[in-house]
Amino acid sequence: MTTKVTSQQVAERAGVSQSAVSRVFTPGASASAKTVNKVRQAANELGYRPNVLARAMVSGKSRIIGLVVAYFENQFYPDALEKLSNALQHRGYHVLIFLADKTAGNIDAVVDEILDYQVDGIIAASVAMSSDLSKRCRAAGVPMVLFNRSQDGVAMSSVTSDNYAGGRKIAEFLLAAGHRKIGHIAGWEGASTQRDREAGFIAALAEHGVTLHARAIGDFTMERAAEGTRAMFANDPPEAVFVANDHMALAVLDTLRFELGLDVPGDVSVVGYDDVPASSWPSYDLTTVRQPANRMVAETVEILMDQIEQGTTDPRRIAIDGPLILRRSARIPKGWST
Amino acid sequence: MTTKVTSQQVAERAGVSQSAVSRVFTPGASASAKTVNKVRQAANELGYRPNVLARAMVSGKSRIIGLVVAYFENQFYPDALEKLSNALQHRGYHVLIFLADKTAGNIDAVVDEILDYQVDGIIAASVAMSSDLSKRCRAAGVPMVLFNRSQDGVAMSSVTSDNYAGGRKIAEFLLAAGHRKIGHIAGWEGASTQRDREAGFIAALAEHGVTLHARAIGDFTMERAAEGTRAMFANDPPEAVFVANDHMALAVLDTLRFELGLDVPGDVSVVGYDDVPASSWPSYDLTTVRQPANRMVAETVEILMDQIEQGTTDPRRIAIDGPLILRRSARIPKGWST
DNA sequence: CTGAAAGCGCTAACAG
DNA sequence: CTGTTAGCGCTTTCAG
Repeated sequence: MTTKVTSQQVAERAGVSQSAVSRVFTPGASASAKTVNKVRQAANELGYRPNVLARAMVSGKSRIIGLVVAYFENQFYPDALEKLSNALQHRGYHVLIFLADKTAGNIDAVVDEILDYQVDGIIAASVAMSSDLSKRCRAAGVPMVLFNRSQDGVAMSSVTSDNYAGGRKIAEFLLAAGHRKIGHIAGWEGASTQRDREAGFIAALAEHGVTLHARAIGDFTMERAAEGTRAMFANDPPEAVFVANDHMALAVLDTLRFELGLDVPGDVSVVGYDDVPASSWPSYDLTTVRQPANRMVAETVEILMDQIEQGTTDPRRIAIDGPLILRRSARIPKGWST
Repeated sequence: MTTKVTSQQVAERAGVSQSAVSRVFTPGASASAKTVNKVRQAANELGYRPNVLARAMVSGKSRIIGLVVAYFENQFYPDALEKLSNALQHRGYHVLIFLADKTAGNIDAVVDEILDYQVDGIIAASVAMSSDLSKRCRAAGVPMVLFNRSQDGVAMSSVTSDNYAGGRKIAEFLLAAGHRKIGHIAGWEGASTQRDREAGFIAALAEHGVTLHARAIGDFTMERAAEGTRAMFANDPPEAVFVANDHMALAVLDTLRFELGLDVPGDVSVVGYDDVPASSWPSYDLTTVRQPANRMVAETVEILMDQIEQGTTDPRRIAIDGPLILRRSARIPKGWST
């Protein structure tokens, strides 16, 4: 058992002071080439690596980012986590992960736990933030950015896709295809993504004098989305359905085809939102609005780094436009390029 | 900006010593009810919470578990991560996450970074461990357990499903259904799961005098699995295929149906391994061997906790039996219950 | 450039 | 039970 090697031990072996060792391992250091060599060699021989926790204590920077995430069954999130973690790792940060329930509730406790670890920043993905919480983080001096959620009336940075514009695109697409009896399967109504997508969708329909033919709530789960589909198609079914996200849309597609025996897009057009990997699988081939995860991640990380490293404090709200991806779950209007 | 509150500040407000405050917040403490009350109140008023990092420094216990995971596009892993994180959170530990490439390579660097955070333990999911690495962790006194991988010739704990037995089950099932021309689409051949599943599969076939009719390598990716499928069915196609995991099997199913125009299970039976959520979606309805994720997680956490808290040091290798889940992607032998 | 010294916030003996 | 005293391993003035 070699146990942990300290900078003191390296110092002794290299014949220098402990602070010399520290300098060699501190980025903005000043040490003569000779010292650097001696120290590096001794460190290698001993297998020394600086203790990040000790460094964090004195420097006040832990290089840990707390990530709160819920709704992991929706592939969009594992995907985002992977990208976020990579981007952060690339900048020398690491991710301490906290899984939360989709419904607020325990978020407060979770954020407290995160704060206990002296994280340098927090990314909250797919969870709602109370203004109280945002205040607490601000008080603790820990920047926080919301990923794929935004919050009205709270001075907090957020990065989302342009959900309102996305909703509009879908409405215009469905309208152009000639659909008039249009249904919507909503997600969890507490989510800003749900509200914005639906608002844009409804607004664009209204501009063409069309109102929603039917509506059901799927709460962002496959089960509830399937139930909603059954209810919606029990009588006077719509010719087209906008499902608030792909995860639910996959279940809607399956319910329509295998349970109700309908043809998609022959009998009904289905459009989702997110463009998760499964949406492009041949069995689904789902028309959807892509959330540009890479750019969302890049923006999120940049905002966070700005706040951590430059001390920027003004909240930024970014909404990135995402393209409509034309596939075969929805009738394609004449003249639209595939 | 209220900034961080220290135990010293709480002590002053409560009119006690700083160590009294520490005791109140330390589980195995000894403090009079009066002190506890005074301290708790002062702490609440100030919004004090112990600094986990400082505690870690002196106690030597960070209550952080490093989790290395690769291959996140396979739903089995996000799922496992969620369960692992919850189980650990439940025991007062938190997860620092590191994403790695499936192919070893950078694992070494990753483990070093993890060790820098003075983690109390490491869980390595779906990655191969060099014996050198295992040695390094042992030297650092950090227990490690392999999740869904095992490693020959290395004294390291591991938790997997019983992949050999699973492979056998699939062979017997296919044989009982009357198939004789049987193909296999392998995953990445460096993975123990691949080797064990295939070994069990081949062994059971052999007992019935059957040898593999065809074999392709899918490397655990959908793309390569699709390529392998095309090649395998180009001429003299098999009547049944065992795909080394569900993630690839989904792609195989899509390729068979939508590209090659074959009927499953009419023309060919397909069986996977894992039982990821998508396997039960009506579009796939994939027959597969379930990996009992909950039990695997429970065992993993228990082994780790034993090593951390009791100092247990002997490596344990657990292989948990998983059931064959009968669905409709494979012909069901007469007399088998659904 | 380099060593000595002073902590970061907290726990753990150690006397009372 | 409670306060005092040492540090955990490291970064950072501060004199040389």
